[in-house]
Amino acid sequence: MTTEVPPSAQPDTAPEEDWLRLDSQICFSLHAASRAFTGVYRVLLKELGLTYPQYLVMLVLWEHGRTPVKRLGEHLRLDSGTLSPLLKRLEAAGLVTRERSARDERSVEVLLTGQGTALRERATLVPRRIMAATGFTLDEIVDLRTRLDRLTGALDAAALEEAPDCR
Amino acid sequence: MTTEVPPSAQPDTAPEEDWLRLDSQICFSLHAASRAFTGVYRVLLKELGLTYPQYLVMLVLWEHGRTPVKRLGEHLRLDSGTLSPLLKRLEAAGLVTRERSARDERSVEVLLTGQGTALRERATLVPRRIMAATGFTLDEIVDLRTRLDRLTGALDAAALEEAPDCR
DNA sequence: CGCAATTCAGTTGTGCACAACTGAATGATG
DNA sequence: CATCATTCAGTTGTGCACAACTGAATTGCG
Repeated sequence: MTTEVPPSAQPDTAPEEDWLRLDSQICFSLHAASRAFTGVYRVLLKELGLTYPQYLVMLVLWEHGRTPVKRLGEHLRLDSGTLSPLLKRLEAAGLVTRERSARDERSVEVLLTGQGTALRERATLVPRRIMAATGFTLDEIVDLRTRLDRLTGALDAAALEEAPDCR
Repeated sequence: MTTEVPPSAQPDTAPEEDWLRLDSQICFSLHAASRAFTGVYRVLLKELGLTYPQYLVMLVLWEHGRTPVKRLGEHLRLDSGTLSPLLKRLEAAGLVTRERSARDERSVEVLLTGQGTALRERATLVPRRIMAATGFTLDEIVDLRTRLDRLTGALDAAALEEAPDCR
């Protein structure tokens, strides 16, 4: 890779500099990994006519069926500002429809069309290809997922504490 | 390729379903972790007047000084379509200036202003806060970084192979 | 030398992320 | 019951990611 690992810790030498450099390693890596991942998905999903975030929405719908926009946002950590236009595009593509809930007219429920349901068949090929592209074993992926989830949990908790008072 | 990674968990229940679900776990986790990370950065960087990608550019400039746009893109895995407007905003903020290279007039070199250099002082506080927010030890972070870099490398390699012929 | 291919930064267009806001529906409280 | 706060989806505006393209500068090759 282009980025070099900084040679172990040197607690004595210029701590400020080391911090800034180490920091860059972490955020570079996460940023790059995330984009590399979506890049591979992009190629595979192109033939399904889906973007990566659209694919995430479809995964939720394939697993849970009719789902309110609110719950989609909870699953995917996205708000209506992101989901509303995305769902509009999925609707324009004929994959989903939207219905106002009868019980609560504030809520809009998203459900699959026949075409959207049918797309699932072709989508089952994607995960295997992704897995192959990573070169990771199943165990390694599960382990990485666990670490990432722990990271996300810690970051979310820290963000909440930071919100009211930033020291 | 065509690696046979057995889902193994429940051989009785529809393997297709398992693949789709496992897949969702992975991409959800990576997507969520990346966004949670940038979310924490966003809060800290707000007081510096920087976005997360702008901060990444500044890190490169603080470490290497005057840098051509081309090289910035190599460090950050970004192309001119992303960097050009971003740099324009950094220039408007008075943090950097751009100069056509004398030797090669195609190239534009980005360099820090006094204000941009001065910002580094305040930026040194960020990494420590991020580290604290993750709740991870230094070793855990280095380990995670290593895995992510390996993942990125494998994904990039797979993307290159996929490009000419998608099977 | 002269022309074609390459290498640059920049522009355009599409889509996502997110903050801030709007407006309607619902629920809570006095 | 009347008002006020909350909960929804949606809109607007800013910024990033990236594909596809433009146009100028450079390089390579005959």
